[in-house]
Order: sequence, then C-alpha cells, then structure tokens
Amino acid sequence: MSGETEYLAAYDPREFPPVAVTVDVVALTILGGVLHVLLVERGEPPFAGRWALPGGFIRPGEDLDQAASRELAEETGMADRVHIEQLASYGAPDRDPRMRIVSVSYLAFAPDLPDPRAGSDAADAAWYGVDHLPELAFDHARILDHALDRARAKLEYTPLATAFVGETFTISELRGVYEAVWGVPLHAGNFHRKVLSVPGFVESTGETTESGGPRGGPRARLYRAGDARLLHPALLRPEREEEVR
Amino acid sequence: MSGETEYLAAYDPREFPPVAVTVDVVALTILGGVLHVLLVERGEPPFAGRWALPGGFIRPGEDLDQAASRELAEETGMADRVHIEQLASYGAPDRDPRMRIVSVSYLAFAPDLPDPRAGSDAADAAWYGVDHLPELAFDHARILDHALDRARAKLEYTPLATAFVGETFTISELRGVYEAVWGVPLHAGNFHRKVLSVPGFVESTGETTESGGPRGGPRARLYRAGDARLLHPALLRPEREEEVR
DNA sequence: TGAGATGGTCTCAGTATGAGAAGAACGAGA
DNA sequence: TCTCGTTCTTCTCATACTGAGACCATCTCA
Repeated sequence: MSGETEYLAAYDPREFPPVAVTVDVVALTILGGVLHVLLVERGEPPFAGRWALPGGFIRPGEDLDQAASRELAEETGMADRVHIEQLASYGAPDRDPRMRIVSVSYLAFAPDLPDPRAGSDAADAAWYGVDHLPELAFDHARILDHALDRARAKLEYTPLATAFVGETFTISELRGVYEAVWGVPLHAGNFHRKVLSVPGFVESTGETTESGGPRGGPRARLYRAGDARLLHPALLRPEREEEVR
Repeated sequence: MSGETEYLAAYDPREFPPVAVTVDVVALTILGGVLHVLLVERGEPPFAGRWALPGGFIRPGEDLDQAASRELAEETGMADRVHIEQLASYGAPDRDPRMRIVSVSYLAFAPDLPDPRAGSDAADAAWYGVDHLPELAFDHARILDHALDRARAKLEYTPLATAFVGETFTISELRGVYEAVWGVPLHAGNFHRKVLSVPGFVESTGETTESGGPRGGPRARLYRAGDARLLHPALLRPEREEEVR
C-alpha cells in the first residue's frame, strides 16, 4: 500500500486529464393521458442527428440545481411551476467519446408545458411518449429508465402528482396522472377514498368544474394541493411481483 | 436569447476553469447497538485537523462506483461484503475553497468492520456514533444527514438490514439493526411476525444459536438473507408526524 | 328523450397494524 | 440446585387499510 501512498502524494488534480461536469434533465409531462419526456435532436457530433436528453455543461459560479433549471428553461421557456430534483450521477470513463464527462441527472415534472423549442446546440426538440422512444444518444436510455423508476416510486409517498396538474384539479385528473405515470388503470372509487383520507394531500376549494366531463358525468369538485410533503398512508402501486426478487 | 446562443457557440469546456470530481463515502456500521459512521481526520488544508467523510478524486479510467469502493477499501481494508450505492451529488461553487469541486456521495453498509486505518491523506480514522459527531469539514454534515435519511428509508422497503449482520443471524439481531438505525425501540413480537411474513426477506437455516443470550433467554433460531430485493409489505417506521409537512 | 359515462359514496371480506399477554427456554446469582 | 429475571416465540384482540364491486345522481351526446 506504500505505492498507493506515493501515488497520492504526487497527485495534483489540476494536472489531471480534464473532467467536465454536465447536467442532463429528464423532463416529464402528461399529454393526452400519456407520459411524455422532453428530448432534443443533437445538431453536432458525437451522435449528431440522434435524440438525447436536454443538458449541458455547468458554468462557473453556478450550482448543479441552477444548471439543471437553466437547461430546462432553455428548452421549454418555463422555469416556474416546475418541480425539479436531482436523480443520480453517471461517470463511466467512456460514456462520452470526446472526454471524461460526469453527468448529474435531474428529474423535472410540469403540467401543460408549451411546445419545446430547440436550444442552441440542438437541431430540434419534442415531447416523446415514453412507450414510443427513439434510440437515444450516450447512456441516456439508462438515465431515462432510472428517472422513470424514481418518478413512479415518488408518486407513491409524495404529493408529486399535483405537480403534473394545474392550480386546481379534480380527483379524476389526479387519478389520470397516476394512471399515466404508472401505466395501469386504477379503481376510481378506491382512489377517491384514498386521496381524501391522506391528511394534507389535497384540500377542497369549494368549487366544482363548470360542466361535466367531455363524455358525460356530473360536475366534479375542485381541489388544490395541500401542505403535506409525505403521503401517509402512501398510495401503493398494484402488486409488482416481477420487481420483488 | 441570442446572447445565449453566442455564449454557447463560443463555449469550449476544455478551456473552462478546471472542475474536479471527487467521491465521498458515508460508511455505516453498528457497534454496540449504536449506528456509527466512518470519519477521517484531515491531515492537510483546507480544514486540516477537522474530521471529514473519507473520499478523494476520481482517477482516469475509473468509474464513479469503483472510485467509491476504492476509497472505502483504503480506509477499512474491506471491500468485500460491503453494500455500496450512490447517494447524491453536491456542486455548490464555493463548497471547496481550493477549486470547483463536484462531489458524488456514496452510502456503504457493512457488519463487523475492522478498525479503520488512516489513509494517505488523513491523519487518523475512526468510527463515530451518529449522535456524538464532531464538527465536519466542507458540507459533509449535510451529506451525512442526507445519507442517514436515505439509510433509514431504505430499511423500510429493502432487505438492507441484512447487510449489517453476519451470514446467519437471529431475528433479534435484525431487530437490533432497525432499532440502531431508526433510533427507536420496536415491539419484539410484532417485529418477529412481520419479518417472517414478508416473502423472501429471511429464510431459516434450521439451526439455532449455541446458547441463550448474554442475559438469559432461550436459544434463538438462525436465519440467512432471502432472495427478496423489495420488502412487501414494507416495515414502516413508527409515525413521524414532524416529517409529514 | 334515452343511452352511456362519470363523480361520489357504500358495503364487504380479506389483510395488516399496534398493544398486550403468555408459555417455554435459558443464564446468573443465591 | 433453585429461583428470578430475561429473551424467544406465538397468540389474541381491536383497529385500520385494502381491493372489488355496487349504487345513485348528474351530466353529455346522439
């Protein structure tokens, strides 16, 4: 282990092969009842013409969270009303052919996002349904998988779903979020009971929708997000045998 | 936004002020029924003489996970039998006075670790009970807080607790892990029922301990970890009102 | 106007929960 | 050796939560 010691004594990170740090954002929204992710088409090599997660290098004086918010805003124009949180970091030595790049991934959720616009280094930008994805650049498929797992799990024990809907919403709209993200239909009656029984999840506005649903049905009561940060009891997904072992 | 475009067009990460990437490891073990964390005393500025999480710069050709395992092995001599997983990344511009450093934190759990040894750049290394911590260098107190939150949460829905005990163990030993990490006493009877009712959490070896406990009691049956990756149903912590809102 | 869909509430059986109790096995000290 | 306190393990019981299904009132659309 003395070789180890000498190695470290001679170690000066400033003389190292350069390492760059990027942020990559997995931005999710719901369109037409289907979960969509924001992708950009790369305009330059490597992977020119291939779709990728929006992201870029962090800048001096900028925190990681700020970098992620900035990258997202550059593509969507919306930084407000967007929940964003750190996901994980990826640093395999060969994950980018140009140089050593460590990427910090972020997860963002938002309702009713405007059409995306291409950023400066992207040829195009678009929302893709998560079940109809193109082949992604770099290791972005893996990052996206990880992000979806996390989003699905967080829906269980946090009020995250309210970040996908508007200021006020109906229980059915909220259920639509869970069904879109989890990809399974839920029992309307039980979902209703459960949401209202969790303290602080939603609070009534006293109002109802102006009219019934597009295919009939009575007017629905409107709610807004409550002050809970954790759902207790949690809304658990239907059994997932395959994930247990 | 054209200023933005020009900015990016002129952007070459290789010309940037250098960014270094480090890994910091929160290594946890249980000693005398109390959760302990591995700390090293810094031998060099900044924060010389102050205690910190073990960690260091990533090396060329080394993945993040490898770097974390290496740093842990340098302090404990044990890399086997140690569960290690990524936690989060920290990149505030001023978190290290020397230069821009982004740190990827890791969480490690292990049973019966040997006495730590000081690494090359550390004056000393020791296990600290999590309720009797010294003041930590950098933003390591925050990283540690985050790590403890994560460890406590993972105990609920994963078989992580089995990583803190030996190859075979009694239900009481397993309960000791939960009590040490959560910091609360648990109902022995209910804990027993619960652990055995979760499919794949533990499996019987058919053996029992050689003798009763140090203060009496019958011999306990021995179990080994099962093949479950997720606990279903989960072992939930007692109510935590304060964390809900 | 009628058919079909939806919102909201109930019931019911099955399962998980916390709290307490009890019997048997064991160590330690009298 | 005997007794006491401790621990392991299994019960019981009341309460809470769960999924599945049913019900009625309300609304849209044809």
